Amino acid sequence: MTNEEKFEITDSEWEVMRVVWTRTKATSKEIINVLQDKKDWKPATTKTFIGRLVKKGALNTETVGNKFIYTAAVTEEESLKSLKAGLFNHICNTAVGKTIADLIKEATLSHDDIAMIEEILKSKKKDAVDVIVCNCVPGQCHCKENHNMNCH
Amino acid sequence: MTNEEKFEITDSEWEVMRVVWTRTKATSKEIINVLQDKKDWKPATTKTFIGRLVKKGALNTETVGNKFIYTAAVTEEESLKSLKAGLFNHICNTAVGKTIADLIKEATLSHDDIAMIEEILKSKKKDAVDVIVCNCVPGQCHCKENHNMNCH
DNA sequence: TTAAATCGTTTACAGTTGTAATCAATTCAT
DNA sequence: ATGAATTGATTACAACTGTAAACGATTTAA
Repeated sequence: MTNEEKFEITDSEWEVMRVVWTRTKATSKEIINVLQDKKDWKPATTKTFIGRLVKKGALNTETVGNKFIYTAAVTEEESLKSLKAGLFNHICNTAVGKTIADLIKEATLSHDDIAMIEEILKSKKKDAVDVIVCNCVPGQCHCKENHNMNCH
Repeated sequence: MTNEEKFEITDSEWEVMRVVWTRTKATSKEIINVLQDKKDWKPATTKTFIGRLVKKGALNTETVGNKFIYTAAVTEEESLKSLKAGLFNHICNTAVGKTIADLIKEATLSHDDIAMIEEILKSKKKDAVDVIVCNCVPGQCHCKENHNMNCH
């Protein structure tokens, strides 16, 4: 039924998911080993996060003997979407462009990256708008401040 | 001095900060009014967040009579930095370009936005690198998978 | 001047998150 | 076959978050 249960993945849980996404299939021992190195977590700590991810449906389990093989029930792309939303939920629609620009300014990019982004930008011109409509409530951004209906 | 006390601002606290950033100065009543509309918060709820922000040093207070006028002790730009980091902390360095591209794909942008981003991109070419070095631990991205030292 | 309203502070409380020890069942090694 | 190791499950617990009522001081209105 593909029921769209929405669950959030916490920062720590992301660490676990990244291991599973990378390997496609992983045992708890593999996950524990990676994160023992990276995060200095005791095995029990990693086990807790694995357990929580299984409970919330982010990881599937295949039983093999007495142990499990874990696979991801959500894709990385899908999960990234929430992360990205987290960023833009806090700013005015009209500030999205500038925020992306800032992101680029602060990023280390390869020539290929830049070429790719330029490509995307070019294709974006087709559906670009003239004025972006502010989505904020009055009092939380300057757009709705007084009689001036234009943003910034 | 200027001791760089680092504190995190939660989602709910952001709602309060946005009001203060917008008005520069705000009374609790103003903040409460805005958020009563937007978030359906009881005045007591907003008061809690104001109190926590003052305690953690994100808001300054000026006493005027028996009440306070609140001003921001951190800029929006500064706070945005944490938000942005939150996004990129979860992905491989080598995937930053693609993630920015995805952000652009999904965003609604104006012609001006696109022009601005193009400008930034152009200036980025100067310090663009040929290959981005992966910063992940082995097991959390494909870069470090086997003998192949190149990413993706 | 006294009752009502307002404002900041204190207290409350459940749910989430980070961190981990312990336990019970099973499997592996001797 | 029996002791050791491993694995998933249960329990623990403090800090952080979201949500809010209650309280005490003070100011304003009647």
